[in-house]
Amino acid sequence: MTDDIFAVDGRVIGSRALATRRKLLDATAKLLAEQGILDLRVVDISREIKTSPATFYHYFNDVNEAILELASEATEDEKPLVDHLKPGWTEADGLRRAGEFVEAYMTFWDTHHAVLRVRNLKAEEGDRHFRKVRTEANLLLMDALQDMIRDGVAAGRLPKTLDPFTTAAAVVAMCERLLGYQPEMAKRGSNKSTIRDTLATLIFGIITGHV
Amino acid sequence: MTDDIFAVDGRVIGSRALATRRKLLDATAKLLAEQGILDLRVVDISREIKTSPATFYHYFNDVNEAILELASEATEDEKPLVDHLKPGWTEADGLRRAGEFVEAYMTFWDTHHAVLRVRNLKAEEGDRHFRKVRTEANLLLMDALQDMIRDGVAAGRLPKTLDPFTTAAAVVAMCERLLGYQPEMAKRGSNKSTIRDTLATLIFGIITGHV
DNA sequence: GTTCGATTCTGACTGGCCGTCAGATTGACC
DNA sequence: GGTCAATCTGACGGCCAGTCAGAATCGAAC
Repeated sequence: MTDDIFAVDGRVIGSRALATRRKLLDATAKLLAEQGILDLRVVDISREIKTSPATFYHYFNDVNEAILELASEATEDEKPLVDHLKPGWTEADGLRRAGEFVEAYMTFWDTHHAVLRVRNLKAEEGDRHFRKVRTEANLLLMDALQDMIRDGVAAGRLPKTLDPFTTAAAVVAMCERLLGYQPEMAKRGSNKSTIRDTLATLIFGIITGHV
Repeated sequence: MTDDIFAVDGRVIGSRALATRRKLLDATAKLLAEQGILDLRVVDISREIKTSPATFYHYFNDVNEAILELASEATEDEKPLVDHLKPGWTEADGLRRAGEFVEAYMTFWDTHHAVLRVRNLKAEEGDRHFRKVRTEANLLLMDALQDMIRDGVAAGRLPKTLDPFTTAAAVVAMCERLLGYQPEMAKRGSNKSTIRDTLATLIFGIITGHV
């Protein structure tokens, strides 16, 4: 296995080029967050780091390729979240643990939401590469959640009609999408800590069957 | 209140123009579903109905405006869904009712998912108009859900730490996003009816507090 | 410190889409 | 079949995507 990074012509690149590539990725992330995917132009990304569009195309075939890379990086940041999802949540400590998970998830989301939005859009529009990245990221959490849910079903705390895999997906779905509503919910009195506590209560209930 | 429809120059349009506008909207929806927002070109929309781009710009200032209109139309189709969300779900019939709601929601989603995806993206990227349309659509369901949840909290079936508004939002979030995962979940054995049943069980539990 | 090959970067170009406008076409009504 | 308002479009300037040949830079070797 190699960690080498390649230019579009297939060559391994050196440290100067690596720095340029990194700056391009950072600029892409920055402009994506500021302007959104629909107004993201390669010219702007290049200008942002005072280079020419040709340089961008030296490292990426198109903007999607750069965003795909950013999405992979986001997946790395998502990995530590599974530490919060080990079986054994009890009625006594489960709610606190759920809260810790949600807190961590919210931080992750805040850091990467602009990229994750595009990842999800492209995945849902059928792009193979973005689907792969998203599925891999989601399975990280879903596998852990599934185990916990299976425990709950086996112990009779959860109804047998709950499919563990689908339920795990529903939990991830709820986290992802609810955070997307945040800005609008704020206008109606639902602040960050309300969202955190409610999400935690729901996840605790869904996973353990306790209320 | 007027239902008149205007061209971009502000004039009310007649029946011929109305038909052209309708064809443009339909072509926009079709291409959006086929190619996704990022590859959607006004030239293609015009070609689709064998007219020129100038005609498109006669009715819409840009593609967003057409999609915004499609999103409003989707909201109309969402209204009947609230009929499924009247308080009074019992332990005996609640699961069936939840299933009927989910079934109806899935049909709605199937019809409009391409437009809803873009609506959500633009809303999350901060576009004022798309936010408005999305908030209005979501509040339809959320107001109804909120009432049911409040009942559950008041009756002591649901924990007091559950904020009714946020919980309602979480339910909508779960529905929306989970359906977006459908194609990928299918590969892992979670078919449409599994998704429906699991979602119904979850919603029934969250709303009524019954298991 | 000079040379030279490899690496990295970019100016300049083609082609395509956006959005506009002046004017052509259409059709409803007389 | 003439008139006029409503509707449609050809053609254009401007901007961005993506390419390529070659310029600039680096660093290893002497």
